[in-house]
Amino acid sequence: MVKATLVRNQAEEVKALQDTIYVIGGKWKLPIINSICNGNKRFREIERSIPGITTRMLSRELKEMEMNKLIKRTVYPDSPVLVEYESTPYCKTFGNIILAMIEWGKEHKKYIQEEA
Amino acid sequence: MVKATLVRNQAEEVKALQDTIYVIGGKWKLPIINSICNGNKRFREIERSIPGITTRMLSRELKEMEMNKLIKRTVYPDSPVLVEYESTPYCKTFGNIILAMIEWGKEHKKYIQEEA
DNA sequence: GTAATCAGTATCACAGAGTATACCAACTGC
DNA sequence: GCAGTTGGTATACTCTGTGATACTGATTAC
Repeated sequence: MVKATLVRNQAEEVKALQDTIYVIGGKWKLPIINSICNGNKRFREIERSIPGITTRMLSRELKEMEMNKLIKRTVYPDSPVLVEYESTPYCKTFGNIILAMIEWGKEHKKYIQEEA
Repeated sequence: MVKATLVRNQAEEVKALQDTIYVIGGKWKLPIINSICNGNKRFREIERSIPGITTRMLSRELKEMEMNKLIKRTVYPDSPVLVEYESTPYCKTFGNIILAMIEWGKEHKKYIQEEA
């Protein structure tokens, strides 16, 4: 009975976890968030700030992240059409997890290297 | 100059992040951690507890996670050879991140559905 | 007129993640 | 003897993520 209360919603929690991993997973999402939070707003600007990324990947990831409301895309339809990307306040709710993951990643590297 | 101190180690932090994502990424690692933390120890036991996983995937992921020291594999070479998997204390250092990701995942689902 | 920049899209190709299915040797139970 | 379990491995396949390259139409710069 104790166990029953401890393991409640297990399946649901795994799903939530997989959702989260899905949203920020892949090779480029975090670098993109990072770039935008660093002040880059324009497509080519972001592209240049992330070594190795292709326009195709950047385009796809930006779309997905916009759908997930991690970033906002604004078009200024003046003479030369201008597009700006920015991180949403919602994106920042992920900030603590990102920091925790950074710390864990650093420790993990040490840990694996030491004990190897 | 202020900026210089704010954006220090950016590349390194992105790498640490990607390391972390790599370690727990993919479709099955979190469900496996979850299953083991829930008390499942034997291979077939874990397999049965995760709907949809194949023996091949479980085998592969367990090996990788053992290499990354997230789990420990113990063989008891008695008459019928017995193998037990358990989460390491190190695995538990990831616990808070997992909890945070679960919460974020749940909130994210709500958020996306509401505003859609 | 030519080159360059902007914000992308289109097409093709490839490796790796994941799936499906069958199989193995050792042992237990009946 | 035969079926079933255990802890996996082997083989073959699909399918998604990622990469490489080229291209577009509008604009500006020289």
